[in-house]
Amino acid sequence: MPKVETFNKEFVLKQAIEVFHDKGYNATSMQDLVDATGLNRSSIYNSFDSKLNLFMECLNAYQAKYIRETSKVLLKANNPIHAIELIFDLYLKEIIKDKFDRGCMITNCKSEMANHEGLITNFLNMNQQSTIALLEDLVSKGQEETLINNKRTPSEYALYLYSSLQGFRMTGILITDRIHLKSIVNTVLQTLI
Amino acid sequence: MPKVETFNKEFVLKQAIEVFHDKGYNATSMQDLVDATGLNRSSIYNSFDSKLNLFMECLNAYQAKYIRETSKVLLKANNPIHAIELIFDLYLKEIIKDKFDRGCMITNCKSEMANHEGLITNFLNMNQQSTIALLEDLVSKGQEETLINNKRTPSEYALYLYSSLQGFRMTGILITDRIHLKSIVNTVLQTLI
DNA sequence: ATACTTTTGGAACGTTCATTTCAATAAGAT
DNA sequence: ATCTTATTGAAATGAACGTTCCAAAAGTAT
Repeated sequence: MPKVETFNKEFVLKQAIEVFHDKGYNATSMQDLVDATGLNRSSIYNSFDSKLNLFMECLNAYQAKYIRETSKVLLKANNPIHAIELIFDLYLKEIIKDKFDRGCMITNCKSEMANHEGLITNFLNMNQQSTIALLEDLVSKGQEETLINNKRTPSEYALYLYSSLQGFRMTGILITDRIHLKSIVNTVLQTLI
Repeated sequence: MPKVETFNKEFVLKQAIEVFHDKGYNATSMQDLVDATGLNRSSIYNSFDSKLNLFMECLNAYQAKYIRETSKVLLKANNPIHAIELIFDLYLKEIIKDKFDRGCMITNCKSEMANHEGLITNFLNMNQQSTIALLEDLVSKGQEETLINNKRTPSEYALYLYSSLQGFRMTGILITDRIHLKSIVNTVLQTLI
């Protein structure tokens, strides 16, 4: 059998995500990726075909990381409304943790490429759909337990929360102190109670 | 006296805004701007010094347009809460009108450049500050007239509305039908009432 | 007309872009 | 040891990038 892939794909993607997250797609050069991953130019093309395809793999890995962290967080929740709060808190922590104020890589990608790359648009639509579905499920359960009011349908509240999450991520680019961010979360949640 | 500037600066900026709004800063090439404005390369550099400076002028013109439209809209408002609704409606109309689903040029710029270009960061901070100030003023008046509840301070509600506006603009990139968008607006406003 | 100054057109600057090529090296399998 | 396939290094590809340069054209004043 031939020589086997030697580099750690997980690590390479992690490094590539760092630079894509920081600079976005267009401002990131192949040289940046060579430097960040430690891989040779040829190896990148061997393993990922193109810059766009590498970016897609980064997006998927980035999304997968959040899905994992969200699942973890949901297990800790006492009830549906608490679960929603913990999801916002997860993003709040990310905002505070991020020394470079890069915002959400997926939101940034949406703003940069949603209307120019079909593959990206598909990814973003799927991501949107699954996020809203998760939120709708939580709202639905919250209403059943009378923790969330019935002023709007689960579908309406889910869309509202999805929109609020994106706004939260955008706001967190320039406003990064816990007090203000937590105030936004509390006001969003106040709507449901 | 010498030959005077012949081209219509307002028109040139309008054309440049179209392409910057569509593609963002990095994906827009000087050639794109030459094509869009009809100006010669040299003339662009004569009049605007650099791509970044032209972009800054576009941002300012784009912002000025919204300030004008917002002022116009505020005159039509019956009361502060109605004013806030009309501001959201203004963006709602923009979303529906935009055939290319480009989102907000300023929000997109924030996502693309906030942490990389000092001049841009300054602009974005000023824009944020004035937007929040306007909203805070409206909330304050709304609470005085008992149209808006007192669960939170004007400052907190202003930040919440600012964050919601950004989320609304982001959501409007992939969701562009009036029903869903209006539902988001109504849910945001429900918080204040 | 002549002088003065800006705007043009268009080529050219040197750099960087994403991608390809290819020979050399490396390592698991037979 | 030999075969097979992957990784590597480094150079080369041609196109596109933002920016500069300069001679020619154009418009306002005297």
